[in-house]
Amino acid sequence: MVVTPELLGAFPILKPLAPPALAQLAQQSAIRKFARRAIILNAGQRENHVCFLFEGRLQGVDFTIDGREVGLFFVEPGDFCGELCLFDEGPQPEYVIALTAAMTVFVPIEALREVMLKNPGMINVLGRKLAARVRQMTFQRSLLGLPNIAQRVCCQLWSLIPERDKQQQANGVIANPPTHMEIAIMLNISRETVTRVFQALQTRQIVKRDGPTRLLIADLPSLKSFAEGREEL
Amino acid sequence: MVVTPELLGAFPILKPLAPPALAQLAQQSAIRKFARRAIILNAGQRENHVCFLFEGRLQGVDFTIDGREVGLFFVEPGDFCGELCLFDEGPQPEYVIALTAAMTVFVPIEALREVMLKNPGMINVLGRKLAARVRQMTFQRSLLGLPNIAQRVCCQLWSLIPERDKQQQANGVIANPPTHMEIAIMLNISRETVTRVFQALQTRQIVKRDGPTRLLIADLPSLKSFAEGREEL
DNA sequence: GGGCCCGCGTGATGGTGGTCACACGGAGCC
DNA sequence: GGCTCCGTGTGACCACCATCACGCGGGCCC
Repeated sequence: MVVTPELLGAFPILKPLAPPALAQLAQQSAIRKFARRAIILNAGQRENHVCFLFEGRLQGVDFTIDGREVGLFFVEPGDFCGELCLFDEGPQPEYVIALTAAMTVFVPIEALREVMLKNPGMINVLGRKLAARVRQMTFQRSLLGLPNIAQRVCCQLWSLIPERDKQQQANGVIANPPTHMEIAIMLNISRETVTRVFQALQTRQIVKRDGPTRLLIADLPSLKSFAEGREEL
Repeated sequence: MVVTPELLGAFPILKPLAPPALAQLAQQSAIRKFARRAIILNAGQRENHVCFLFEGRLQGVDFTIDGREVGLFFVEPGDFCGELCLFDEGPQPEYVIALTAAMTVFVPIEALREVMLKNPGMINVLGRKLAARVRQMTFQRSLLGLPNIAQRVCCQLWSLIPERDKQQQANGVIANPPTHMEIAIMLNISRETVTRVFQALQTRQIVKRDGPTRLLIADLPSLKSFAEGREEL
């Protein structure tokens, strides 16, 4: 399918580019659709595309030596992944899989590199992205240090709430919340334990399911209090 | 104390710079010495220096909400840390502390940024450094997913062995090995458990202390086999 | 030398969460 | 409708490791 410059321009990182640059990129890019559970980027091998997510939800995952799944991060529409190979010649460090059916645009790295060299602003943006990733990973790592597992889950939940909701006193909404399993592998705990924590939070009326695609945080202050360890479940 | 251009030139990342650029940097830099356990970079605040390590050994650490220490990475002489603030305006994400008495050179970020803009090669090197860090963090995260703790320790040990030693059939050496505590916080386990694993490895003649500053890996294949989970302790 | 701190070694104990096993309901599909 | 798959819910059990407590020895400083 044909990728239009307008499509690429919809991504915040590419928006500042001049129309000709966009057109050049668009010409070399391709739309790719993935089914749920499909592997989008492979770990260990040199990937030569950056994947821009248009629709759906992705997760970066890795595997331990003994085959256990490890969750690393989520990718939301408008964001991209696989950008590490823009910076060096190393292999893709982690897998990226589709949590839902997904529509993506694959842009070859050589093309992106070229555009990058001509647009210092883009180097800047990419640098920021990498820096943000390091921060996010550092935060996630610190979560794993928490001995109290319920607290870990609450922290993770808290980090999934949109910023604008956190200002409010009462309600927050997490759209398309991760499954218990997806949370479990991010936090190094078992799926059952996540379920039990959610049960506890629901009986306390702190969270509530609102259909299959929305998780309602009915009591933000309480959740925060559990996340910060001031209370225990 | 005065920082000479030669001193800065000793760092691989700065080596390619032209002498005038080096001189300019040197002029604005300062040597700082730290005692063991001293805090070199503070988390949460905007640091405006990049720290180049000349002598000694540093560790990046973070803390969980409940005050537990979390180990992130080590810094060896010739390397640097605190470079994240070159890419964005965010705060330093983690603490960096001195594991041993350390000699460092502090270079102001504005000066480095200026040099960076004039030397595309340096952006490249910094990008690689960040990418390497993401890879390292991903690896470290995957370690934490291992349910078998002895395996975790063996993997970490393995990753501390210099590459050139790994080629050999028999011996490896880890110079200035981390203390049990330092390993423990990197792997999310207790200091006692690390000690017990080391005991097991020593009675099996797989590792051996060689004075306080050297750890001898007497049986590399066995260590690898434990690291990969083919055998259990 | 004496004292102190730090890193290491080691046993006992108890809590906790992983694991296993199974059940249930909804979605999608033929 | 009947089937399967998937996400979730739940109980029982037990291994494992964190925790606590204490001891030991080496290095360092006064």
